[in-house]
Amino acid sequence: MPPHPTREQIGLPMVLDCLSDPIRLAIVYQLAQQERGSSELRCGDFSGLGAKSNLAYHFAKLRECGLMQTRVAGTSRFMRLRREDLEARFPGLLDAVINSAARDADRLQLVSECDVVDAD
Amino acid sequence: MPPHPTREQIGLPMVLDCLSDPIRLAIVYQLAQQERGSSELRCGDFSGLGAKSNLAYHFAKLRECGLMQTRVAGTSRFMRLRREDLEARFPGLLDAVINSAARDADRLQLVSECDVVDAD
DNA sequence: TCCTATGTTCAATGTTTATTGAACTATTGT
DNA sequence: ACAATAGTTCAATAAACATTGAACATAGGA
Repeated sequence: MPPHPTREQIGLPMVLDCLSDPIRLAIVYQLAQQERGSSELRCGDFSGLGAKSNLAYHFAKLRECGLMQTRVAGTSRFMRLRREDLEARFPGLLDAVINSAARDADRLQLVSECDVVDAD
Repeated sequence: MPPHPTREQIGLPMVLDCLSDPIRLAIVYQLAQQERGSSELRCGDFSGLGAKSNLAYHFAKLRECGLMQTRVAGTSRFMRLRREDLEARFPGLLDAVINSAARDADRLQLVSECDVVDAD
């Protein structure tokens, strides 16, 4: 498991590059939807976005750039957005991206909150 | 000269990808600094950022993704940010990126407003 | 008309990136 | 101990990307 960067190590170009990939943007978007609930999702919750190994690749990038944090629990990994760190480093950026993504939810292939929740 | 996209054609992943490159981010940043003045800069004003042909490559990407508009005047090209279009599509995004870049101006190799203005 | 200045386009190069399937690790439950 | 589950890592591949220098196009001034 690659190490998470500290708050100060989070860099703007890396974050923007991470968010520019449609799959990673969808992951971040789903994590943002989840913030009103447990704030966490498991890797398996994103299986609609592609093959497992490809998702693991994107998860690693999202961790390495500081966008999300991973917590290991048994055989599962629980992930959440590093909202506080991102807000401290780049105020308003994450919300602007997520709101913009929500506006284009149909154009991007973003899953709505309901679709995520009914996986149970 | 590649065509500019219409406002509705501007896509979030493309915009974020454009902004994730340090050279393009520096170009956008300098254009933003200029918005209190003429709002425009010529290609040559960015010669500190690299070779001409490489800059032309980045200019094209910035045009094609809808971040900036080019106006031809004689042998020069004048460029400005498409702030209104971007604000309409992705409210708050451009400002959040520019403010974040300003915070990290030393970490990124961004030129300050004074350095740009004294080119006259 | 010729020279210069301003940019773009092209071809070539090396790097990074996204994607896939197979192999692997580790944890849980029986 | 065995099998199933959840993810990661690896090797390979194809596509996209950034960078460079040379060639090209075009407008303006002597």
